Amino acid sequence: MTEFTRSSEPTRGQTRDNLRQHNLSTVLRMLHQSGTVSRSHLTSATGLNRSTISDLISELSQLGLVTESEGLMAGAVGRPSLLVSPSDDVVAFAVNPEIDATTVGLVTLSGKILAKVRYPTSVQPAPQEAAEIANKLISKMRAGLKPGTRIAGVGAAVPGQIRVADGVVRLAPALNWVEAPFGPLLSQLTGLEVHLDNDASLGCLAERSFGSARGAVHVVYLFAGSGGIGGGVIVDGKQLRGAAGYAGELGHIQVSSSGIRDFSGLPGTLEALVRRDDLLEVFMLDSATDEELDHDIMASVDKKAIKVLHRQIDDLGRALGVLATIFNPQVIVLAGFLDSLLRFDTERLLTMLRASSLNSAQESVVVRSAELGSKSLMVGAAELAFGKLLDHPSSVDLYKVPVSKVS
Amino acid sequence: MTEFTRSSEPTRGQTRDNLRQHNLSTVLRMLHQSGTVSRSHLTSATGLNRSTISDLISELSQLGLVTESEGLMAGAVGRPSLLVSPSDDVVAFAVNPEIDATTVGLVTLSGKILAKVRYPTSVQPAPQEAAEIANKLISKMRAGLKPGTRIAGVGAAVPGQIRVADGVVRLAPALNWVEAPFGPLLSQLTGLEVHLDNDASLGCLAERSFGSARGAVHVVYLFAGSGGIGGGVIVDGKQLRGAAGYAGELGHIQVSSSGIRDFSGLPGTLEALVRRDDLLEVFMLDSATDEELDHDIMASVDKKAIKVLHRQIDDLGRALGVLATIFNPQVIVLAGFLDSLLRFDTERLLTMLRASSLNSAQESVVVRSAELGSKSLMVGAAELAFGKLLDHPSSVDLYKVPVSKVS
DNA sequence: TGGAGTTTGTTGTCTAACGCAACAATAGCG
DNA sequence: CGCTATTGTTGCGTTAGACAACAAACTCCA
Repeated sequence: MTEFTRSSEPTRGQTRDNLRQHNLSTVLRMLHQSGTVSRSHLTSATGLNRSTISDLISELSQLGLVTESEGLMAGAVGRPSLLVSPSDDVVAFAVNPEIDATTVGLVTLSGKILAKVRYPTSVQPAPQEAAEIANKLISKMRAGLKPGTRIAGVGAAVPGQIRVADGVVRLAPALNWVEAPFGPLLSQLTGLEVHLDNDASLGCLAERSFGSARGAVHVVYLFAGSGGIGGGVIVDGKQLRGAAGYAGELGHIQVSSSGIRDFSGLPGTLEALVRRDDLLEVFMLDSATDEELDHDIMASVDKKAIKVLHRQIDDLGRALGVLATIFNPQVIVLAGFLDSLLRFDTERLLTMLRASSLNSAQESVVVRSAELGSKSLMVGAAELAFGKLLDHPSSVDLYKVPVSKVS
Repeated sequence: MTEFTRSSEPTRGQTRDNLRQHNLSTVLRMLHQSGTVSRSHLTSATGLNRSTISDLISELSQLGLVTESEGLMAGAVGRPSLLVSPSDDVVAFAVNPEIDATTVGLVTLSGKILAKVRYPTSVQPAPQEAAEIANKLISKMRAGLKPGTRIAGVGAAVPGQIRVADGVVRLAPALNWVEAPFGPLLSQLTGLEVHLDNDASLGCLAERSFGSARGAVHVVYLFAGSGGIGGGVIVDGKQLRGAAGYAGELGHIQVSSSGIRDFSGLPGTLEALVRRDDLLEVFMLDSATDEELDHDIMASVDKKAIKVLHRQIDDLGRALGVLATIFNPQVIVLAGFLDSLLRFDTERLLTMLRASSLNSAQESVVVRSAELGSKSLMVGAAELAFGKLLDHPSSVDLYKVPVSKVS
């Protein structure tokens, strides 16, 4: 009988170092997600002693990850608590190769997007090209960073199936990439650590940390764009990744016996039935931005259009029902034009959801629009890059921008 | 905007007490799952220091949870390592109310089933009746326990949707229970702590700990009996529970546009399409044990029977494809007559699975028969009862069987 | 405006828990 | 029987979090 290899560190014992790392990580994560927080709030939220929090923060401060300020809190009784903020001098790069452009962003530890550049390409870029474009954009941004700024790494959101362990893109139909070692390529060019993940998974992460699923620990996320439908799931606060990191491909679940195939060749899947192209066709558009399409959907009066919309809403509702039954999430977040479908006829979608899921699983679930929009991928990818730092604040060496030689 | 309540303890800081508990728990879990293990193996598996392991074991030993023996290890060089075993004097009761009987088992911390009694009922028992039957059986077994034996509690495997938090059975179609507080009822009668969960979830837990998915951290489990199809999922080594504990109802996922409804009224679901009754009908059986049905399936030659089998295998394969895509598990375990379907035509099932899932998600997955059979529910329910003890070995007070007054 | 009450930051001390190193115990091997 | 290898034991050192006492800084109220 095969022995199963256990992912990551399974049932290891914990040492005191781990304890310290865990607490540093907990504090840093809170700051990362909430922005500025008072020390007293940290003590009550973590359950740790005041003096311990003090110690942890002074260590994080020495590491240059947080800064303290004597903030002006509202008039509460007692000595005012010091405010702690994540440092703005710690940044990560976010990369998003797409069918018609490659985008690079610069994001701070506090979640601010300092810069975002979109580099259009006439055709789908090959992996090597995309890496070179990304590196060029990153280099430019690096040149503009002030000395002393530290770089946590690069996170890339790729529309396809990613082997997370080594950053290989197994299959990205929209980009026409197969077995492309995009992570290693980009890492070699930039000299930075590069992490890859599926774009929708990262969108999910972003919505959980900073968007409409903020603070939730059981999240199902669906994103639809021109490249099909992607998904992300948060279980117990952590990303669902599965054995090799391919889990959460929610666009490819079969919801019908229909023979229509999706971009990956599977029949009757959500992605095969709820297609952006069908909507474009019915609105007689050649191409459209998400905003334009959303406008047309919300303004639909044409019977034919409404029929298509209703069919898509029904199929989407069935899929949501399945997902609600499987995951029993607190919130389902819809992004891309799926959000337009939700807002076009919320009642219809919810009715369908209720009809295709168990009563108990559906009673607590909330269906919501994504909040972050186009920021989502940048934030999510940066989240990926920050991951290691957030997990092990004191044992990560960040690249530090040197003082420039020419002044 | 609603704030989401975070399940259990979310991002709390860890104290030294937690550290100790974690390490005690890690060691005890290893012993619980592997039976007898040498001390040297524990040190290498946990990564902790020899002296620390020594300390941990002496504490567990003082708590009466483990025993040490100078075992006879094979002729290895060096001083032979002491063997550590989970105590046989720590037990839990397992309860399983079913449509035609209520079963109670007595299980040791080491996973041995000391006793198992099935109490048949002519009709579906009401919650109160079932609790009384279970209590009666438990009382008898308690009377036979030798003084000093400690009881971790009661775990119950119920075929339905359970609100884990308070032990209420929300809906159990097979038993015709609705909103039945079975947990509290049984707890009051026995005076012991009672934990409830869905039967299939517990079967999954059992297979992971002691069966064909032993050691795996990403598991999908499907169980089919006369009451329909249930499922369980292990994600990252932990049970998938979702926001309220209803997650993992894999029998109720829609895989077809068919209008046939399942026991919960949902159309086109796995449970609606892969029905035990259809098989009984085709084999012209009124009722049958799993073994009899299995025998008939494996010996099928009748064209009509084979057609039904093929259809069911195809539907099952499609569902497995969806689940493989969603969870990217290491192993899928099939129990009940689903296992018969697997063995009847493995190739057909795997072909269907491959056709309905993404390449990358399917490449590492293994489909296996369940190993534990009828033991599975007893072991799984006991696992549930032991959970608290395994998580916090030193801070759980067990009920201790007193010295009997009459000798 | 100043004292009471309240909350928070700081500091020194205590303690629990793990690592380490030295030594003893026990096996195989020649 | 001595050599080597591995393991259990023991005492000591270190570290990180808890605790308590005190100082600091604010609100509130007279």
